Formats: sequence, C-alpha cells, structure tokens
Amino acid sequence: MLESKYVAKQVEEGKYQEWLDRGYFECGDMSKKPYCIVIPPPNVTGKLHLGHAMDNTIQDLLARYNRLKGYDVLWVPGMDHAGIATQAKVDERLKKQGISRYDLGREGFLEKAWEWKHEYSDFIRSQWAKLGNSTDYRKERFTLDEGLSSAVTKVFVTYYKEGLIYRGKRVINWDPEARTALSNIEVIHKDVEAYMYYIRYNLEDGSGTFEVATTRPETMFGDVCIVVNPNDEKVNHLIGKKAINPANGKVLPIIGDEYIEIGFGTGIMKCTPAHDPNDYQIAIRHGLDMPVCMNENGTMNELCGEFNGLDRFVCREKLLEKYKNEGAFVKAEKITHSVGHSERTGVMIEPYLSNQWFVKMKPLADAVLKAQEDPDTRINFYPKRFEKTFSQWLENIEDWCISRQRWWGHRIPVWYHNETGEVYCECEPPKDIENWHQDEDVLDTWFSSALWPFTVLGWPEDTEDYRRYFPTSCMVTGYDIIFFWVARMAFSARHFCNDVPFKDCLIHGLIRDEKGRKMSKSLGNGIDPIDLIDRYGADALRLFLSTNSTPGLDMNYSTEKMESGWNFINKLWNASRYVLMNRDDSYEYHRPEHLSDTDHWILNRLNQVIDSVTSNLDKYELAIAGNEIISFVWNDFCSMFIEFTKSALNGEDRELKKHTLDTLIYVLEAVLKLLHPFIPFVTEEIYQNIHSRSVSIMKESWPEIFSKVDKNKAEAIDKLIEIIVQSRTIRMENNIKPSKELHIMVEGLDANDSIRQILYRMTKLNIIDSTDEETIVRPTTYGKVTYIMDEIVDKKAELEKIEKELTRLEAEIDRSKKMLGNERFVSKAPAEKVEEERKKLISYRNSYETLLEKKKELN
RNA sequence: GGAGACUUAGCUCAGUUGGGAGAGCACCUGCCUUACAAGCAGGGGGUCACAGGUUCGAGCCCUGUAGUCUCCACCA
Repeated sequence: MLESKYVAKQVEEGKYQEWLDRGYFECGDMSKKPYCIVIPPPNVTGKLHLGHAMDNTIQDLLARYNRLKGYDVLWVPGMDHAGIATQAKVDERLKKQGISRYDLGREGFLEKAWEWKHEYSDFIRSQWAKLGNSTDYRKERFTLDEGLSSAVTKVFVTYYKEGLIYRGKRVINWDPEARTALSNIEVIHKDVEAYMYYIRYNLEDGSGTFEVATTRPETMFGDVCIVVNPNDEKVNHLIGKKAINPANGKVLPIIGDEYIEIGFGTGIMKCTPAHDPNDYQIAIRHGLDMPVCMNENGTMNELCGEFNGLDRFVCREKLLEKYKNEGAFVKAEKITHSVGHSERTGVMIEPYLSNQWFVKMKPLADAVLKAQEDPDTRINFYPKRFEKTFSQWLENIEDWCISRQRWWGHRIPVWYHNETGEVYCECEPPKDIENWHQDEDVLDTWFSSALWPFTVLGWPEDTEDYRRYFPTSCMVTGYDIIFFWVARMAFSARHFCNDVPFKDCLIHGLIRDEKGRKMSKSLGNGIDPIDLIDRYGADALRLFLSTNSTPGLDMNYSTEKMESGWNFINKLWNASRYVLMNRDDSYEYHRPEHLSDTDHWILNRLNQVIDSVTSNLDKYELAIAGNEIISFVWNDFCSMFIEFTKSALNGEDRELKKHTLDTLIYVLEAVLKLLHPFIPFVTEEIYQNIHSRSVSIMKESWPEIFSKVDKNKAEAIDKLIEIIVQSRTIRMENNIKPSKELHIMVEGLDANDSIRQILYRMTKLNIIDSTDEETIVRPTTYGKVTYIMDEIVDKKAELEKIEKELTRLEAEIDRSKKMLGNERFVSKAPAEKVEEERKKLISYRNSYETLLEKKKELN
C-alpha cells in the first residue's frame, strides 16, 4: 500500500541501484532491433548543470521509450577530457597550493590532471544516477582512454598521409592567458568600448606628415609598411615614399594594396603581418617580413626596446604617453567595436603568427554537404531549420587549427629528427626514438569529440558493437554546439565510416533563469539540478524539463512549473492509492472483459491518448506527448473515471467491483507505461506496488490499443459528461448545494440504469419523464436538458442569460448559414468539414429553438 | 553585412500538416465530497505585434513594417 503522500525521496531511494543491479540498462538482446544513443560527453571540469540535466533527461526519455517499444537500447555514457578547460582548472588548483605546472613538469602535471579527472568523474556519475540516466556503464568511455587515444592517433595519421592535415605558420587566435592557439569558433566576439588612436607619421624625406588610425598602437613594433589603396586619389601619391615608424624610428615603405577601404579612417593603414590576419595576407602578397613583437604571455618582446617585458595593455598606455610627449599623438576617438575573446579564459585574443597544425576542411565539408542532399545518406535534423545552420557553416568553413600548446590532451603523433629535422608521422613512435623528439603540442579537445559516436563503439577495431549500433539512432544536443561538435562528427564519420554518425539529430535550446537570462557564474544565477532533485525529486525535475519547451527554443527555469510538475506526480500518486486501496486480498487481476459503459469510455480515451503520444514521441514532440498524458490522467482518469467507479467500488455487487478494478488497473498501468520515460522512479514504485518488488516496469512493453471498445457506448458517456458539467454550473449559478437532489429531463440520451446511477452519484441528479414545476432549460450539443427547480431563483437573471445566449447563437447561425450558403465552401472544402458545419448549424438551431421557447414561457 | 528565432489571457508559455484559440500560475465564487486542500467544483479574462496578400476559410502560408533576441562574418 502506498503512503498517504508522495514523498519523492522515499520513492527514488535505492531504485537506481536496483535497476543497475538487475542489469536493466544493459544492451545486447540480439533478438531485438538495435537503438543507440551516445551521450554528449560532459567535461570533467566540474558538476553538471541544469542544461546537462535537460539534455540527459531527453536522452533517457528516448532510451526508456524505445526500450518499452521493444528495441535493444544502448545508451553509451562517457566524459570529455576538455583539454583547455580542465587544464585551467588544474592550474588553478595548483596555484592555490602555490605550485605552477612548470614546477611539476609535463608528467607530474598530467598525474595531477588525472587525479582531478577521477574526482570529477565520480561526481558526475553520482549526478547521472540521481537523474536516473539509463546508460550502460559497461560501455562507458573517456576521450583520453586508451582506445579512444589510439583512434585519435589513427585519424591524425590518416589525415596527414592524405594531405588533409598540414603544419604551417599562420596568424591564429592566440590566448595569452592560456598561452595556446585556439580555433576560430573558440573565439567569442564581443562589442567593447575602445579608442581609435590617430597617430602622426613623418615622411622620411621630411616632405610632410600623415595620420594613421589604430586601435592597437602597441603592435606598431611589428609594423613592416604603410598601405594605401592605389585608387585612392587623396593618398595614393604616398606610394613609393617612406615613413618613420614613431614607435621605433624604423623606416617603413609605403605601398599600395586594394584591400584598403577608401574612405575608412584616414585611408592610410599600418601593416602588422604577425598580429593581424588581414595584414598577414597583405604581407604574403607583397613578400614582406613578419616580425612578431609579443611574447606568448601577451607581454612585449625584445623588438619593443624600452617596452620589452611590459604587458600589451600597459605598453599601449606608455607608448601613447610617449607619442603625446613627442607630438605624434593626434587624437583618441571613442568607438565601439567587436573584439575577440577567449571562450575559456575570457581574455582578449591576440592574433599571432605561429607554427600550428591545421585540418584542411574544404574536401571534408563538401562530402557532408553532398551526403545531405540524399535522403539515404543525410542526417535528419529536428527541428529542420538547424540543418541550414549546419550546412551554411560547412559551406563557409575555413581550415581548422587543431594544435594546442597544452599538456592535457592527445599529443600530436609527429616526431622530428633531432639532426635532420625530418618529420615522422605514424601510429607507432619511431624505432630509434632517442634520435627523435615528439611535437610538444596536443590536439584540440574537439578533435577527439568529433570521433565520439564511432570510437565509443570500438572503431577503428571492427567490433560487434560498432557493427551493431553504428550509425547511432539519435544525437541529442544543444544548438550552441552545432559547429563545435555536430558538424565535426558529421565530417569525421563521413570520412572514416562513410556514413552518418547518427540518423537523427535532435537539437534543443538552452535553459535560462526565471528572468530569461543565461545562467552564468558571474551572474550567480545558476541552478544546481541536485538541489532541485533534493527538493522536488528527480521525476518532478524531469517532467519539468521535458514538458515545458518547444524543440529548439530556449526555456526559462520556473519554480511555478517545477511545482505544478510535482503536483501532477502527487495526483498520479493519489489516483494510484485510490486504485490500490480498493483492492482486497481476494482480488485477482484480469484483463478487462466485462466492460461497463464508462469502461468503454475511458478505454476509448486511452486509445486516443496512446495513439497521439506514440506519434508525438516518434516525432520528438516530447512536450506535446507529455502534456497529453498529464491531461488525460488529470481530467479523464481522475476527475471523471475514478469518480465514475466510486459507486461500483462502494457497492455490494462483487462482480461489478472486480470488473471495475480490472479496468482501473488496466488504465493505470497503461498510464504508468506511457509516463515511465518521463518519470521513471515514481512509475516504477507504483508499478511494483501493483505487482511486486520483484518485477519492474522497465521490463514491460509500450501500451497497445485496446481493441474491444464500443464507440457508441463511449459516446453516450461523452453526452453524460456534458450534463454533469452543465448541471454543476446550474447549481453554482442558482446557489444550489451539491448535496441537494435535483430532477432533470433529458433529450437525446438513452438513460439506462447505469447512466442514471452515475448521474446520481456524480451530481445528485434524478432523471424523470415529466413535470409541471418551474424549470430551467439548457441546450446541449445533442438535446435539451430541463432542470426542475423548487422555484426560479432569479427570473430576471435567467432571462438575461437566455437573452445573451440567444444573441450568441444568432450570430453563430448566421455565420454557419453564410458558410454553407457559400458555394465555393461547399464544393471546395473537404466533405467532412462541410458535414461538421451542417451538424453545427442543426445543433445551433435546436439550441436556439429550445431557448426561445423557454424565453416565451418566462415572459 | 549574412542567417535564424520570437511577439497569443495579468505573468510564463503551448498551439505538430490552414477548418473559429489552450495550459500552468495569478484572480473571483462555492466546497475539509471517505485518492489527493500542494485538492475539488464553477467562473471571469485574448482585434493571436501591425499592415497588406493568397484562400471558401489564416494564430498557422506569402510580402512588408515595428520591437525583442540569438548565431555567423567583420575595416585599420
């Protein structure tokens, strides 16, 4: 028997362990069709946040749904080493202990990093358990584990040999804080207020001066020339002359290049090839030097004379001071412009010339774009519009900088010969290893994530799992990592597996705080899912996360909605209590067979719900599906059907009681199964209370349509419900207590004994044949109901109501007549719609007649 | 500059292929009815941002306008 109140903690306690112990999350039933999801591996940088909870809830929902539907489900868990992010965390921890990673050296540091990894992966696993994730832990992977690492090496070497990976000096995005290169998408452009400084240059021959505008005067130490547009009449006379760099007194040639936009700034630009990607291009075109004037940590280097060693921003201020003293400073103009910041450390990115590794993207991207054109080889995005985001990015893709100057990650499998400098790139290190040194860099963390869907299944080995579960069925992830991850998985799988990594890609939005702001550490508005689970239970959290958003759109956290989720579970709990407490020891469950009219009605409704829920879940319309079940449970099952059953369950007829219980349990069980993917813990608890602790709802199958439903009988109950609801309004309007008996006359309803009984039980209504007393009359969609009153409580009010309703009906009849009189409607609209409208008109007319008659009588 | 999303009840949001708008919360009224007062029953409240168009019919499709937001690109 269930406790009198739903207490999430009690319900959820121990369930997860039980499922684990019984091996319910384990895949491998070869008699079933495979269904596979791989988890987007969370970073081992910290705890999971509410966004992870949503992402995981959706996946668990799909996993449990498909298990019930009879698939052999594998949901692969795993985590990401998150190179830069984790290294930053470990650095931070070491810093607190007064150590720098350089004190420990590469090996020592990695030991510390693994310690961190173990600590946080344990924590993350405990969070997964609280959420109820039904992942198969036998298959858990880590992006830095042995198998995945050798896969990464193989991929690198293969690309390299195919000419798709190359090393070269380029201006890349440099993070001076983390001291590493970053790819383009790891740079966040933010509008910041800054100054445009106008600096005066002298021509070398003393023939005059000109002004150059710059936002980064400190880079002037890396300038190699001055550039103007040769077509710019105002300034092209300078071409061929020479100018003096006010920063260091060096002579700068003035050249022409059409890159310069005429009319922008002063029309004269300084060129710093090593610190600006556009300037770099100019330098290539003109064969210029590319001096680097900064150190890796963002301080100025020896090229900068007295400024050597100063931070780039300090240097900027000091240099400007110098210009002011020397008369080179013209003015500073306040501007707002967009500046790149490191996604990880937040510092301003420094475009920086350095030697890095790149993946040549064009051929890889093109292969995916081509595959997207064919329904058989494409990834299906849900919602569809995200495919556009995805393919537009691939269409405009640039080469991917994959080397990172870090220690925590997959080290680049390239060795250089100590003497000859020869490059060696193979899966195995060179045999005479003492003559070689390995590239110091590691790979971008996304390089290994890109391989995740197939490497977790064992690729490049030809494993059973890979053969059975690849390509995977569905990827669930947020729109924020379509570029970082989804696109890269797509081209990696296309290149190495000649297939999609997943057939479907379900993209969800972000979860925001109650005011719609992004949750962030700086705002302190983050919500810990574990706090919510402690307060409301994992089921309530899951229900909230899965039934309150539209696919692809952001969702705001809402305490109200969390609570109403809890309320629903409590409702379900109590409905179950009702069913269970009416069961005595002699009762034995049978599939419903002797059906009452109300049984037909609820089973008919259940059929409709199963139908709709199934098709919506298949379309990933989780919220629609969930709300459909909630509404069925609350309105149809609880408010109506349970009330219907009370007379039978309280009555003396033992057979009737048994049959009623059969239906109650049948419907309740179906509901539990429908809800299990959403709220696994409480549905299991109730299920086990119905049966026994030794069984599990996880071993059940998805509900099917109950075939023996008599729709006519179901329809009769629909009519009955119309009277019940209507009579309640009549009582409220006329101040008649619910307990007071009323007599009514009905039309269009076959009032058999059971109907009479229900009517009485629900609303204390007795059906009689005729009366001379005062009455209130109300139309229904199918006939007239006459309520017999001791007296008309308020004749005037009643007349007003009738008048109002008559006016409304007149308008409806007009509208309906107009539609049906419209030849084009009758001929063009679907026949069923026309028929529906005809029925409506008849019903309106009947209602109108009924009320008109009553109005006359009252007057 | 390019792409996309959003605008529906007091608030937060649903509304899946076009066929006369819904939920939760809030509000008003009446109820401790033996599953549930975190509940039950009833009720009020919306020119679906604006303007056109397509259609027999538009919250939904098309065009434009206004406002809000996101992503991508980016000029010193």
